[in-house]
Amino acid sequence: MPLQVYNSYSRQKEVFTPITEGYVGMYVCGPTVSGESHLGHARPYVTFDIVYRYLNHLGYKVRYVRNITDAGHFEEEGREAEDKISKKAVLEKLEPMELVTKYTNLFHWAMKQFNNTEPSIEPTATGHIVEQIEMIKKIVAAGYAYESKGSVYFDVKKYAADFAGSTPYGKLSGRVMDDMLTTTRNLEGQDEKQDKADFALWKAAPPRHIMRWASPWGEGFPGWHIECSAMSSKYLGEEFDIHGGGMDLQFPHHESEIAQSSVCFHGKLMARYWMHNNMITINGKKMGKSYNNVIKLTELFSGDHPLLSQAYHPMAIRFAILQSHYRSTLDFSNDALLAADKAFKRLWESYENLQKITANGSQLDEVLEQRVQQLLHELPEHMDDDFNTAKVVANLFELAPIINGIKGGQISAGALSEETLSLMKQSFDLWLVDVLGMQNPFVDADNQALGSVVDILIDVRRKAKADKNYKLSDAIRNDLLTIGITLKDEKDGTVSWSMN
RNA sequence: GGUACCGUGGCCGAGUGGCUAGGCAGAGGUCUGCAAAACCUCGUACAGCGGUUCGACUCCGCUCGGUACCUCCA
Repeated sequence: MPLQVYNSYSRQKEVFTPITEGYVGMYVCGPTVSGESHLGHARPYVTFDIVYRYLNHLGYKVRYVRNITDAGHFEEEGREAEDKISKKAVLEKLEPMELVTKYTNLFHWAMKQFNNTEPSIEPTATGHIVEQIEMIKKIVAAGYAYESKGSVYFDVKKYAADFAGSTPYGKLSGRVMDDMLTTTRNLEGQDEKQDKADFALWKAAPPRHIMRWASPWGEGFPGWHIECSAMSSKYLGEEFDIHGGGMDLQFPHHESEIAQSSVCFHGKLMARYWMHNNMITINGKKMGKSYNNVIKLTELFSGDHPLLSQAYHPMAIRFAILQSHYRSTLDFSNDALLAADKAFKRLWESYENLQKITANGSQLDEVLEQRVQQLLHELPEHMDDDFNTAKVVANLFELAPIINGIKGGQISAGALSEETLSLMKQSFDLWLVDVLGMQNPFVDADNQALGSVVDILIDVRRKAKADKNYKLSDAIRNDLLTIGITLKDEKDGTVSWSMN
């Protein structure tokens, strides 16, 4: 079965066929670096990291472009027009670029924690002002934008009428033009626009605005949507394969991107497949500043938040994301996080156990053998079905008791053939590590001295146990546990340990 | 108000017209000096009411409830 992708544009699953055989161009809307990333940001970047990894696995040469929005956008139709980055820069007494750099670095750090692969290109909005101005000039020249008091607006009505046959306005987000005109809320500060559905391509900078660039229309800064159209076309071409982002960007952001690009590139639809990840909720509510339920990533990793009972490893969060399908909402709570943390550690331990066990097929259990083979062969099918990581994870979990059973002696080492065990090892490496991008959630005991000390303690405890001095042996075990080191008495009499 | 989507066992969460999702928690058991871990067994869930069907959690309609977008937002 070939890879099937749910395309928001057609509202159905479609077989994935790249424009150029063997190559894939993918653009994902990146973060606005005006503040710290939160749990909500984890979802799209993990989701599209999986897409990127899987496409690579399928043998495609993928160019993955993810932008950094550092130019600061207006609350376009907002009450008090204000630039998030400028305002914050004043508050924090930082240069805008200083602030943007700070949060960009923090974002990169968080992505690394999640083990997300770096994009092929990570263009910034401030680095592409020229491209954006050029694109706006093109749109103006084509007659689909007009200048008003130093700002430039996109003429949605005219576009909608002229491009209805190729890239109709509202198709992506399922909106009807007429409805929009009547249902859009009537907000202030729209007198510059000819129509309230119009959106800004370029905004004149008010006198005190810090970030500003010269343009044919005076000093100002780019509008909200133009950077993605400009940068995606620069690096991926007028038409590319996949455009990704959060569902909340579908309208108006992506709809506007389509309109801008379509005007510039003669009615071509900028991307073939539009993928949208669903939102993360906290106790049933979307995470957002207005809900006051934002959990920053630094707070998650440290556990320093009223909703959290402990620190969570980035892998626990990544795992929780992968246990659901990317197009479903994912409800987070401390309990859900706790469950994911525990579940993933168990799965990872069985992955480690898998490295240690052997099989020789001497007492072949045909049923078990076939069961394992089936579970392994289903893995690519699940991924081909619109990246169903939840099913991949479920299959891996079904293999865990088999692995642990062999290690623990409940299942004979001869029950599986060498070939099947070998395939299982390869599969875990491939799916769990390479495709799902999971990493060791335990603290690496790469400190030689620490390892030696624990070994000494284990030896002391072993002697105490031999003397039936359980008071001492239990004290060693319990005291180590309080500092995060867990001892495990293995079936074969050895003792293993792990550290949180 | 307009437009979508969703409502699955204590919690999270897949999915399908008839065949065990999975995880966490919980119960019992095996092992163990004890514990932990591991392994085995266990819940027969699919908002409500109608309809279609031999058969629906899965299709249709209605009702109730929830969420998202329409405004910066991952």
